Amino acid sequence: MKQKRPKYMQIIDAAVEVIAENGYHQSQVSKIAKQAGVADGTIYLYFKNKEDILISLFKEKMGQFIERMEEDIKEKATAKEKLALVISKHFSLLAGDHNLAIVTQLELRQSNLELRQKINEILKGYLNILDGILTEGIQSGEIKEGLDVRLARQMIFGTIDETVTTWVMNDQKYDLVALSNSVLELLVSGIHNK
Amino acid sequence: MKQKRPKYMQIIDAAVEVIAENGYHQSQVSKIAKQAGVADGTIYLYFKNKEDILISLFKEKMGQFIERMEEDIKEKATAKEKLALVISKHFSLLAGDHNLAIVTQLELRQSNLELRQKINEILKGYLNILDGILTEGIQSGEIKEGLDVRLARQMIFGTIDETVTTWVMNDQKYDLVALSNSVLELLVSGIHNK
Amino acid sequence: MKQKRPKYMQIIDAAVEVIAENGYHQSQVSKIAKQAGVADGTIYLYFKNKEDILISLFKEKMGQFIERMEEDIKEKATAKEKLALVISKHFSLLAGDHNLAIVTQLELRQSNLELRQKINEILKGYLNILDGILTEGIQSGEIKEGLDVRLARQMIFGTIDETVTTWVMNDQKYDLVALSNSVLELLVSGIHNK
Amino acid sequence: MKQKRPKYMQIIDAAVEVIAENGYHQSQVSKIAKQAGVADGTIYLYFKNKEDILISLFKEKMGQFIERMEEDIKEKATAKEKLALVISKHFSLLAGDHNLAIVTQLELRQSNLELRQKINEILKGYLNILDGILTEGIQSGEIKEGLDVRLARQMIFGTIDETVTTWVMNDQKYDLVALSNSVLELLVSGIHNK
DNA sequence: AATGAATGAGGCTTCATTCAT
DNA sequence: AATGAATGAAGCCTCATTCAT
Repeated sequence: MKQKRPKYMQIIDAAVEVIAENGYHQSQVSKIAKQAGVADGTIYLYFKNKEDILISLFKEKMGQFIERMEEDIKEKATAKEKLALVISKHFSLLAGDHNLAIVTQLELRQSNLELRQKINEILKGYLNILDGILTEGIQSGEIKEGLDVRLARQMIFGTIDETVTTWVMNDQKYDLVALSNSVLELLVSGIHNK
Repeated sequence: MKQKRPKYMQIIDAAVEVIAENGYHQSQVSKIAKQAGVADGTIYLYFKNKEDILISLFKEKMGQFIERMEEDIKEKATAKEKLALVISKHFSLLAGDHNLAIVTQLELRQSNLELRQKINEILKGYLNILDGILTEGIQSGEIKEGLDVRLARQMIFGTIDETVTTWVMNDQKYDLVALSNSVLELLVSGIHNK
Repeated sequence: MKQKRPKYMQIIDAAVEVIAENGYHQSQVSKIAKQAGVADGTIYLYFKNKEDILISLFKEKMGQFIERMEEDIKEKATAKEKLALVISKHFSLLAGDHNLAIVTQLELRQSNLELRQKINEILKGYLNILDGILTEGIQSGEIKEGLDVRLARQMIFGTIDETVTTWVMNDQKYDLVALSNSVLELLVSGIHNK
Repeated sequence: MKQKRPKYMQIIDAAVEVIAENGYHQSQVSKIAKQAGVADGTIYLYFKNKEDILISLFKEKMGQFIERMEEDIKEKATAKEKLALVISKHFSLLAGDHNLAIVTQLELRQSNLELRQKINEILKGYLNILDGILTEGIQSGEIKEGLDVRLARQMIFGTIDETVTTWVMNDQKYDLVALSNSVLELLVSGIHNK
């Protein structure tokens, strides 16, 4: 189906490029259309409105990532291994696509609340994965029993997200993926000695 | 001095209220002026432009909070106690002012990059406090020696921020301050058993 | 080409009419758009901004006039005949379009310096024509040898311009074209007896 | 009376300076007040409104000039001598006060029609002087009998004005007063040879 | 006479979306 | 399916003037 509608991805890719280059508020539909090599009106044959481009962008890029993640972690045995995979995959995805990193960490956050809630909806899959890892870990005794899963999930996601955002704001000038293990250890063992 | 410029705080307070109620993009200067009980033009006797209202808002509300925090943690002995204070103060501040919580966690993030960078500048004071706590803790042996301070700071801030944001997005319907200890324990000891 | 962009001239003609009727400072873009029968935004498909309408207006109306003048005077033999043509054509143009006369003599002069300098740029073609007539006239012996061409050009232009402005300010109630010969004689022979 | 109201001239002089330096549209009342060393409100104790400052400015600076001119030309015998005096005095006035030259030739013309008509009212004294010179000259036989006095006056004034304006627009970089004689000869004898 | 804080009306321009071709 | 010309709503900011002190 996507092969039959090549312009769909063409427009999404154009949007990523245009937004990364010009910023959220300077990324008019006409600019995206031009970058995609189609007429302004053509956009509306593939997307309901401008917001729909942005949601679809996030769904295509992150949604697929999350789906694959669900599969990949099944192959890991312990919660720590699974968490390690999540972190390194997350970092790798964004370190491998600088434009996407700028768009997801900086630009898309300038959108209105409504759009951000739809983005959160997509992210729920990610958060569910984290919840699953934590719940399983508790059952297996690998993770503290009394742990507030929601809170722990917020710590994990908040830490990953903040780490990536700081990296993007520092112009991505250090190796993000190389931080995976340190982040993992922090989340697993905390900052305390012993 | 602020007593001699009552309109300054009057306008800032009006801005918090209007933005919390109407959302960032629906908070026109005229609406803020009306809420503050002044003429539109009066706004510009106290602020350079609309953006300046927002920066000043953040500076007044968070800047003062950060300054006071710097004093308060001096009275605490261990890194853990200091961190406990930061977390509970942070949660208390926003739990105590629902409108301010909405504005800082949701609405102000829709601003453009330029404004957000200025906000980050103000937040630097906060991050420096965290860095100070961590560095001292390492020296005293309370915190792991090899710890990447920047990464740990990102974990702490990211966790706190994500916790508050989730709370706001859930309509602040549970007790945020009550979570302080759990969050502290997570950060200090991580999620692992033992 | 102009037939394929009918709205361009449509908007310029509307601008002349609106400015003549309402005055420079009361000629909002929305008023011009309404008069032209287009939407406000359509203006900006054809003009960079409001100032661009005014410059284009002058360029279209006077620029074409100047170009045609360059051709027309070639057919005249003497400097006096050429000057006669310039004066009568100039008077005829403005006497034939009362609105244009108001706009060029009164309203457009209220514009800022920047715009007026751009208008002067267009007028340079006119001044060059006058310089050419004078220089040729000197070479042929028809005009005084020691003449300061720049000064003479300023006299000619200043006289024509002042004559038209006075006529417009007097509500165009006498026959401007009929004055052509008198003006010519004044410029050619001065006010002195013999 | 003016000695008893020193602030009146103080404000007018401030206006000339501010307008010459900042341009007509950037010369706010508050800027003029600041330059004059008075409060904004004080302006309105001496002038009805902003327009009144500008008219008074012109009246004080040019009005006095015209009155003195009326006296001075009485001492000259011929029309040509009188005209010579008018030209050289006019040029001298503006060459001697660069700021005033900028204000009268460039900036004040950006004002609205209403103000410009009031300025013209003041200039009527000037034009009457020219008319008087011409009429007397005709009676004495010095000037052509059939001359259209109004037209001749427009030529004289238009030429003088255009000469000064061009000089100001060229940054006053040549000697304006030195042109007096050439301008006089042009007006008296025209451009024709013999 | 002097101050200066406060007022509030007013307009250019952008850009997501439509629809006739 | 594709085009792109046309639409029109919406808001920040300036600055001449006032008036309580």
